[in-house]
Amino acid sequence: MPTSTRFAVATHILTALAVTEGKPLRSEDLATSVNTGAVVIRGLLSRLAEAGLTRSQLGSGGGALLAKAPNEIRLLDVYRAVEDTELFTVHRQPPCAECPVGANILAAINPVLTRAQTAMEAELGRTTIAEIAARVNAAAHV
Amino acid sequence: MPTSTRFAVATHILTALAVTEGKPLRSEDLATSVNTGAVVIRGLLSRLAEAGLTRSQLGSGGGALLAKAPNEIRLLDVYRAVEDTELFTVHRQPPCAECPVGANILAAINPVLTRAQTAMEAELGRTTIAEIAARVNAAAHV
DNA sequence: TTTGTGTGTCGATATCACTATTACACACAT
DNA sequence: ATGTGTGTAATAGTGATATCGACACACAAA
Repeated sequence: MPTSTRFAVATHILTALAVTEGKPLRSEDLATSVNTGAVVIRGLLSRLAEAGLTRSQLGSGGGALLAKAPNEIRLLDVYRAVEDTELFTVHRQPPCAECPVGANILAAINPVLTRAQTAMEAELGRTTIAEIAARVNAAAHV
Repeated sequence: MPTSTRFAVATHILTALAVTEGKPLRSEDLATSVNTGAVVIRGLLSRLAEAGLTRSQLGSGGGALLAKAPNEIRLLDVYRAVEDTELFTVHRQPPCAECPVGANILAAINPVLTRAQTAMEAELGRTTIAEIAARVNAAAHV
């Protein structure tokens, strides 16, 4: 049950904005760095802006900017901004309601799945874009 | 991204086998309870048998059986047996190797993703099929 | 005010993983 | 020997995602 590439790409975007410290980056520039189309970037920027993580400078010399300090953007915020499917998917078609197991299995496993997702999200909440940017800077500075 | 229902269905299968305590269940019976085709069940049973969680009784009156005690099967074992994609997918096409960010972003975020996945798996390791079966029994016993 | 630039969004196409279904050879129990 | 059930292959269908081209709108600069 994989996540989409949106989370990884969105983190890439925010990290790039953090590394270039306040200089607006065009969606086309970001697309080059990510190696994808500009439309993909714009779609993600739209979600990130809606979540209050980025803003856009229109007109010539414009581009995307961070709306918050890098150390105030947790990876969990990014995850929630761009990922919309549940981590665990259950039965596509509801199981047999007459069977003892089918009628109760979903209620029985849901608490466990919720706990597992919460544990994962808690871990994502411990890292910020600032830390990722620092790691990228250190690696690129060699 | 088409997320897989395999984990939920496999848990359903094992719970059903645990609830019926040693009586072989045919893949067709399990398919009815899950509300899917028998081939889907067989495919999952094949993976579960390979992981040492189930075994099959051939011939008339046969079917699937648990190969271990329900309290020795953790949900983590089920997850690993049937789910083969990574939890987090990164860039589909590798990012620009010339850009400072593109060249280092994957190495920078990988440790975080690994920690998040580990936290999720640790949570799945705390629950066994026996507990799920008990919860289903309690709900069905009303 | 005019011009240029970049965003934001729509629609169509391609791609991938997963599910569903049919079919059939093989193994075991009675 | 017969019937039953498993295991696997092949195929088709589905849903989410990614990719590409195009265009209206907003802002900045001259």
